[in-house]
Amino acid sequence: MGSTPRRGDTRQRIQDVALELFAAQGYEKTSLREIAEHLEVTKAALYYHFKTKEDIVLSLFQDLGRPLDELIAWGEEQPRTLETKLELLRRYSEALNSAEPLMRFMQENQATVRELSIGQIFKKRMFAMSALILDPEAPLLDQVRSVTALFSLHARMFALHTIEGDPGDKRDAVLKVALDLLTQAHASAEHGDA
Amino acid sequence: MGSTPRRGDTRQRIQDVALELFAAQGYEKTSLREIAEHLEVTKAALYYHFKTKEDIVLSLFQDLGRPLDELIAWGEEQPRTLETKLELLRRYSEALNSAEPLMRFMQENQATVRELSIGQIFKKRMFAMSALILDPEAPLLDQVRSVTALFSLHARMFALHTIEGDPGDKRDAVLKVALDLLTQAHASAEHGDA
Amino acid sequence: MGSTPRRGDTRQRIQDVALELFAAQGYEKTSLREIAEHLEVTKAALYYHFKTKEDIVLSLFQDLGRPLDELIAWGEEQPRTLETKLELLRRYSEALNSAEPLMRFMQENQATVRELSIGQIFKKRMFAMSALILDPEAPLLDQVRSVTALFSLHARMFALHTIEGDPGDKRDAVLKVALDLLTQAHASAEHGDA
Amino acid sequence: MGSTPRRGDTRQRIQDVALELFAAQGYEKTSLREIAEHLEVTKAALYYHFKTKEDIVLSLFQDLGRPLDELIAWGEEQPRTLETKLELLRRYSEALNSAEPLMRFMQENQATVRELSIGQIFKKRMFAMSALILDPEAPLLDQVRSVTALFSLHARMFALHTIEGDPGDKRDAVLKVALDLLTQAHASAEHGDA
DNA sequence: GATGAATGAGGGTTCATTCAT
DNA sequence: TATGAATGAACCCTCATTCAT
Repeated sequence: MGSTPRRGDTRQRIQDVALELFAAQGYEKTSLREIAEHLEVTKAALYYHFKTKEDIVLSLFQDLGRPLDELIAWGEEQPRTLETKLELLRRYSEALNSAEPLMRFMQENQATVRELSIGQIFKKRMFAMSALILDPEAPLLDQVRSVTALFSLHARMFALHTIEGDPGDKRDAVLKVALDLLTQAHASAEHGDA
Repeated sequence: MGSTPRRGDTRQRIQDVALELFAAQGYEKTSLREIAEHLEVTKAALYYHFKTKEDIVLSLFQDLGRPLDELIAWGEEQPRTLETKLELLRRYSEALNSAEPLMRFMQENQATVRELSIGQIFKKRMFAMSALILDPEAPLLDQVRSVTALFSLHARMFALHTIEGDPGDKRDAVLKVALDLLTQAHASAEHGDA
Repeated sequence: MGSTPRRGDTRQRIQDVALELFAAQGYEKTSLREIAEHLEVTKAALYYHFKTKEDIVLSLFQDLGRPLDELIAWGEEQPRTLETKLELLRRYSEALNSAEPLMRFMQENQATVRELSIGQIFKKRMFAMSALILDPEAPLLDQVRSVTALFSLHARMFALHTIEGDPGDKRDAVLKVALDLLTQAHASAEHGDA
Repeated sequence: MGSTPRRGDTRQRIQDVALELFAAQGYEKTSLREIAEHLEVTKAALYYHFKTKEDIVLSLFQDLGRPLDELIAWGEEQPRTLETKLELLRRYSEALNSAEPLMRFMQENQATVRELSIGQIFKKRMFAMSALILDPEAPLLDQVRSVTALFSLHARMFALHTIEGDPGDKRDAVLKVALDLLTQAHASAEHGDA
């Protein structure tokens, strides 16, 4: 107990350290050697738990990204009303809380991730999310508003250091801005004014 | 002419190919060998023109990023009015047109770039831009609106594939959304309603 | 057995080959590729056993130089009499026998070694040896005699090819010359004649 | 004049800088780029004056080593008396004064120099010097004394930092030790005592 | 469940050298 | 007298991966 070697949880520990390092230094810059050293294990040990380096990322994505998948699944069963969309944003913001390190990693390593197998999966997920928010019939401006609403939620991960304030408050503010944007998109669409 | 060896423009050609490949595959995944092969020169030739791989990125940043620096310089001499800020957004959107490949590269390789010498420079630039748009006295919500306005302009580089439509139109729409956000930020601040 | 892959002794074998090549061709001229080829392993294998090229030298120095360190340690515990000093020379000469390839390497690559981390260590060791032999209060001439005594032992590695004769005999002769020098240094110092 | 580009003496300046750097860092560690930069010329300029890097060393050796060659030539015409040999040592010590940087370079880069074309030349010169000092018929011990006398003069370049004192005084002391050694070698030889 | 030892491929970088101008 | 531009070879080193134990 304490700092003695835990057994059985090595896989989990690898994921933790890997995500931490991937997020901090990037995927390419983080070598398996480094991960192994942080864990005080051998590189070869990693290969007992994961087939490849890419496999680690994949596992992270599957484990930590589940909430988002569930959110999408939920969204697809709801009626396409404004209220649903607003709720989607609320839940998305919520989901980002726990998935933030993963999402930050995906954001900051887009170029790399794109070449990995998860690249496609991630892209599909984002398309699915967009599709739930978006009305392809709506005026372009409103579509842009919707997409902006969605992605402004991501902004909190890299663009909000500029502003002082309690992180929780900032999160709430970002969400409010996003909700407003979406509401605007809907309102103007309904009244037909571009 | 044509594919015969041009003289004198090698440095430029290196920059072009490098940016293209960096943007397409990421910085780490792009080897100097690859760049050299695209140019039909030796790796060593690259080193005649640039001290290191990182130096290539730096040069790109300095050469292609100048319009943004000039914009910031301009902004710092203007009065801090709403109109100035709106004009900043307009010009920023304009500047992004030519700097887009570079900016896309910076966005998609954040984790890598952060470790490079330009990391700091880029960060400073973004802070400077933010500072021009932001009123640190304003309510949090309005500050968030302002930052979102700024960064939503970036969104066009990665988040707008979801939407169909003419790229020029989309750009205009994004700009309009950004201008609206900034105007809202200002309006509510003035009337004191958070 | 024979030329079949031995296991467990690779580290040792690397050291052997490395010292051999370093001594024969110099440190800089000896590439890791060359060492690896002599051992019929990959360059990368070397890096499993040693962190850097420099590290190989360091290990050689630590492993093979130990007798000299022990000699110094011994010397530092003895009374500073002439007899101690003479015994030091005798033991030093003895120690040089096994450490000769290493010492030759150090001698012949001084310029290089000086830039390496062992440079300092080596220098310190030589200073320590000198300090044991030397009496800083003695007349300059006697100090020079003492230092010459010490370093003349080294001369056998590079200056004695000129003379014909059995290596063992030459070694003994060199030692006798050194002992004489030191005795002179002491004698004249005691009688006060410079 | 002053620090403006001198013309005509570039060859000389290359030699100066090269020797300085070779002596300070070693032959292999000193690149032509570095030499060129110190001179504020291009690498290619060096090739106008010298055919290869090795050629620079060769020229240094020929230009700065002449006094030693002349000394040997002088020695070969003298009778093989003790007095001649003592005078040889005196003149050798003198000659070392101006040739010291070169000699230090040769000493500290033996491993490298041995592979260069001057390696042979240098070796021959040392053999020639030895031959003038040595009596191959003498007892081994006396031969060793003679060689030690000669090489102890070199010791001042690397082994005398240990001792405090005015460099000139140390030089004189070293010479005296060498002369003593040679005289001893002769005396004992004459009296037949080994 | 993990290690020790090794590999093959490739990385960025530096070097001495060349040659047209 | 020199330079600008380039080359080919080699360098040290790191990586993800494998496999027998």
